[in-house]
Amino acid sequence: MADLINIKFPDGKSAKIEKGLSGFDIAKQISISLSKTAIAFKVNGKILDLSRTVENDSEIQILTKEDDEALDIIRHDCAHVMAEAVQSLYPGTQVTIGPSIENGFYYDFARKEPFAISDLPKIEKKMHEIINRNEKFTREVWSRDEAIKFFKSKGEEYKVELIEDLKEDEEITVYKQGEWLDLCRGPHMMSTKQIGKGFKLMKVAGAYWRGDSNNAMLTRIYGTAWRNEKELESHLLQIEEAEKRDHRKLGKEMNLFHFQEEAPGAVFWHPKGWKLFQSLINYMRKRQDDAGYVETNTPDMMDKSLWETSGHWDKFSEMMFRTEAKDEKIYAIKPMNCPGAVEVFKQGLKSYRDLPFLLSEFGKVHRYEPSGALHGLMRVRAFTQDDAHIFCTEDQITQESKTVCDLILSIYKDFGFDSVRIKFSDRPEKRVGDDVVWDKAEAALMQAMEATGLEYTLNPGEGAFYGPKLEFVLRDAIGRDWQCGTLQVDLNLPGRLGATYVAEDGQKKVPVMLHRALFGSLERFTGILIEHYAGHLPLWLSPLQIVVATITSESDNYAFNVKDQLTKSGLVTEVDIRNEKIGYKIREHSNAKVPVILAVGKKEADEKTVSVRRLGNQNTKSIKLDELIKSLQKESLSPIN
RNA sequence: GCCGCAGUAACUCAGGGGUAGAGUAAUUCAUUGGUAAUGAAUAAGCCGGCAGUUCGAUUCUGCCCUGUGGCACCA
Repeated sequence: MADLINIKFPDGKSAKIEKGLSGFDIAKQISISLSKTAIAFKVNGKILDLSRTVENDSEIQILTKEDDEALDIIRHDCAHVMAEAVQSLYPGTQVTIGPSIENGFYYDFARKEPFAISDLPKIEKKMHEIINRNEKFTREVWSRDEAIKFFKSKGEEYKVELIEDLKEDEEITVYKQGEWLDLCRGPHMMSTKQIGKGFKLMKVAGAYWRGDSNNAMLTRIYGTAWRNEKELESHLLQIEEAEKRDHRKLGKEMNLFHFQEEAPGAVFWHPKGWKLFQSLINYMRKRQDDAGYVETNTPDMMDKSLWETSGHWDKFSEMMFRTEAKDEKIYAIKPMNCPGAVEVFKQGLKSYRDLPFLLSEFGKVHRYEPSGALHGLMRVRAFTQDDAHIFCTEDQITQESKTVCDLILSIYKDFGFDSVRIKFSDRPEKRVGDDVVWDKAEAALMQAMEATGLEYTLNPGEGAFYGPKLEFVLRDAIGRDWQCGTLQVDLNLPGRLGATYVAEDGQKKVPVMLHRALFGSLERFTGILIEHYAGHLPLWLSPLQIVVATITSESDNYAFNVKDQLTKSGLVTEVDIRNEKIGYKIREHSNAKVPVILAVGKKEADEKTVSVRRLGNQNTKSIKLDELIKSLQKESLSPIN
């Protein structure tokens, strides 16, 4: 009689089973249908292959494709199958690593000739073949020497390096699928067949070995993989949806901005785009004024020596633009506003009674970002920050930080960003200042976080070199995350630049500086808003709010009359009296994302009405002009009114 | 910065060793129409830049610039 062990299922039920049964056996005991859909199982929280056996009392959960954790396994299996496909099609290619990632997987290969997009269909076809062969994934435990010898013989230098770097006591496992095998921790499904057809290879890209730019560049193939073809389809559709929102595309269609060769990474704002930009600044200015900030403006160019004192030259001079004039001084174009802010603070003797001192600046900064990083409005070399520096005492850090958190969340809400995550980044390895001071700063900031009651995640070692920081990540309408705001506790700069205040005891003390930006980069935030709203800006942000389009030229006078009244009421309005059909005008202004289109013809002129058509809405409504003005005026109020 | 891809009319893109083509936009004419494209005609280009190969380069090769997908970076 075999030994029995106790197993417990997630639903609380338990059972006695034979010791040494595999996950698959257990699934089969529960039901045949479960054994058919099972792809892995969890033993005491650890995910294992179904072929693994259970030897002790355990908590067991059978995973099927429906479980999110299973999706990772499907993707990882896909990566293996792709690697086999690639090696069979392109002999001599080395495999390195191939994990599952969000929405899919990738595998990095080392090959003299990088892969091209045109190679992907061929690889995909091969993958289908391998999947249809229904190869069993089998797990084997190898000795370190055996593994090294094997991969060396195959010429897999990268794998050898991986094995050599494994800890002494770590079990070395390989997974086989037919003839092909890979060094892998697992787990995997029972067979390649279970992957099904819900995958697609997406793109090729370069990637550094082990993510280090000093290492060799490998070629990476990305794929996406899902439970079935239907899920794959819907994912592809979602990508298409995101592409439609691309701010670079919409920016052109809406005539907001452009870029050109002569100014890489710098925006040419068109009148409509600039109006939107200004609306954001006006909004932020009001919010900050209300919150007790005073606005300043500091020079765009300052002598290099100031940047040496601040420490920026040392760390970032490579990324700073510089210029010189006749006097042979070297001027740096500011990459940050903080030194300027400190200089303003330093004017006049400050007392502890002046603290906290809230100094804001819409400063335009320039940074020589690496060429490969540039991306539309999202990553540019010249951008405007809604910057502010709060000079305060150490005791005020918590309160001031909390106030900033409250302000930022209230501001994001006004744009429909209700879901905001916060990342707390503490001391990095390379830093300035005593640990005692760091303890204090981190504790104060942490206390502020706790006081807000907001959710946050720890981001260890990611703080600025001068202090810990918070990063505010908002989620847009289609679920993408964008890091925007930041709050940094700076225990370094004020001292370096000689800022002081007179404390209660009459002694001069160095203030703490909180460095914060809420939108972050106005350029970037504009881009995010365009994508978030898919170009359908709310009325208060829309640079052009209304177009009055005539049905026939008979109504031109009435159209101008309507426009005048709308303009007088503070609504930004244009008239379209072109010799075109109304359908044509509607189409054009809809494409340009004009929020309100008013069609006027003989009927409207006679009745003193307009026919209203809202963007994204097929319905039209005929209403009295007065009435419309009242409702649009109300709607176009910015949240600060 | 690194790897790949791309740059052709104002825009979106096709083409390809013998100096260019479509749709949209623009202009002109006709048309005055009821909610996502009225019709016709006209004009429009140093085929990103510089070199090389060639009788001849927009096409092939190299370098550079810019964009783009990733990687790395992001005070």
